[in-house]
Amino acid sequence: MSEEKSLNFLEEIVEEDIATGKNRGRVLTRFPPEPNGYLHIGHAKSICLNFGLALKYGGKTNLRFDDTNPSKEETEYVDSIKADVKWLGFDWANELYASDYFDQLYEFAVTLIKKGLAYVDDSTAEEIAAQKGTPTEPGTPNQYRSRSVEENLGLFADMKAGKYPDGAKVLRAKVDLAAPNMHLRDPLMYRIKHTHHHRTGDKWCIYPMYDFAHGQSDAIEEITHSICTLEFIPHRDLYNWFIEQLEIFPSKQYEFARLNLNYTVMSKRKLLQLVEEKYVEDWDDPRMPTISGLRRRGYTPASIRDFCDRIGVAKRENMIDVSLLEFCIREDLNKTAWRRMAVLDPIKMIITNYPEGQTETMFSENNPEVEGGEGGRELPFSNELWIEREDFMEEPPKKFFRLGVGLMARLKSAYIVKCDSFVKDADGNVTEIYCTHIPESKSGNDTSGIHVKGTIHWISVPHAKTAEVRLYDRLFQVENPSNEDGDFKEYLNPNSLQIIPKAYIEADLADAISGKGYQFIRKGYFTLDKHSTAEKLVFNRTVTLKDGWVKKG
RNA sequence: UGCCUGAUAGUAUAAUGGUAGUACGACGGUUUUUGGUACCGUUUGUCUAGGUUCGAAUCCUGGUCGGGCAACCA
Repeated sequence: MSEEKSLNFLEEIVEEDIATGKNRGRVLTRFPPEPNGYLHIGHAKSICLNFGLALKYGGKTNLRFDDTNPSKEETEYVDSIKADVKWLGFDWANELYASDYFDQLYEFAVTLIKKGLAYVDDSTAEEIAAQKGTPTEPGTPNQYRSRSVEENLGLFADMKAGKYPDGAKVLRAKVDLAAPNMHLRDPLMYRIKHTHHHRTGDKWCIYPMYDFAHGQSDAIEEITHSICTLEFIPHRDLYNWFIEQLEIFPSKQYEFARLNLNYTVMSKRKLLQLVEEKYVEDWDDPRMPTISGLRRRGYTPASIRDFCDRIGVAKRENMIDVSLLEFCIREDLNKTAWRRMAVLDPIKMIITNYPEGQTETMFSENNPEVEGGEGGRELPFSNELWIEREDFMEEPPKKFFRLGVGLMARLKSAYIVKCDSFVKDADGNVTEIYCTHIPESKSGNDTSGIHVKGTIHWISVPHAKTAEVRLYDRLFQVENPSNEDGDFKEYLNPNSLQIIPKAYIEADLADAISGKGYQFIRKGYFTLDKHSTAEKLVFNRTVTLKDGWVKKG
């Protein structure tokens, strides 16, 4: 659209590569999740980046599961990840698995052993850690480092054959025990794990480490731009070292700053904890920052893509305000959501000059943002209406444009009413308010000449249907729960879910379409929950409307 | 007290030696049968100290502050 829009640093790199003829202009990226949890909004940023870059420059993107640690990975996660990427609107060129390359990776390891660049080490994890030294002191070699090629070959074959228990031996790269970059101090390539793998079953009992799988997988697929997050910067030297020694396709790694969103947590470990310890219903709880949670909450793929586009890409740590995410979904839904009325906290209004038992049909358009309103629906009107409790005040302040004794307001798509009186119960709670309507003020046919500033929503009492409505607030009460003292769960917002068991809704909403957003006029955007049934409708509030009204005493 | 990174309004992001701009937020106004939307306006910024230059957010040097790195996790 705007040819002026500046490039982010990754686009600059790609354009530079294309301009210099690198890879003959070919662009192939990959999205490489580990199937050990559900995807979250942070992954969405990576997905939009990888797929978006390829799309923009005529390339392709592989979906590759980084499944090298069988003790944490499950097929359930694979399935959810595929569903989420698809839902976001992206198509991958190939569905691949690091585990597809286990044979090839094994051969790569043998190659390095033969070159004298890898050795089998019998040390314990603790010994190896100690021998690596510290950032300021070099590591010290042990006796295993000088094993012969033949011995290493035999030992590694035995490791693969299952002759040793977990932890007995590892295969290490022989790089540089004095390297200032700790990742180069003879990093582990393979460890023994007698664990069932979700795809390769029990075929393997040795599994490659990330550093000996990721770059090699990239090279096998001939990935041109391997994009990952900042914490992998120290791995880059090792990534390049393996590629160089193995003389395989030189994929290049580039790093960007991961997304941080305030008032939530973004690590899979913490999200898993919230699920397992039942602080939330499941991975797709509408309060979760997961893709599936956002979907159930009512976020659209377009709104998430727009969000990822707006936050930009750079290399500095960042903390994005959730208000931007909310802006994106409001912007989308405002254009697409059909308007409906729903009263969440009801109080009864009786129109004293409207005939009891009479019903009149009003009309209201579906979407005022669209030319023609996208059609509309009929609204039954009667002398008894449910209105929102907060739309009446016993002692209304100045500039209160709703109801109070003596005040007038319009009933959306119906008449202007004037409030005359109200009654309270023994506890002092207002129970009913009495109004008179202005017959000449009927919507679309108003000859009353009366102008009111406020318009309120309503539901005819005898025609009302009911639904359970769930209102969500931020999951945590502090901006960055992970940065606070103590357990992050201490900072959960106890009021993140408010259930309204019985809200009054338009009858029409009984036919609400799953996955579609509705605007409950003046209350926000809502969508059907996955547990909603014909007998018991359940709506989730996606987001409130922006509230420009500042209450003052 | 090692190595690697980074630092531009409240939050993000642009300006690639030549007018510090955009978005979100906040605030104010106009329109409105949603206190929504739309439209208009206001506000706030180059971490610091030097240097190079006609000219520095940008280049150089020192400092300060943030993040990462010593998992048989990815």
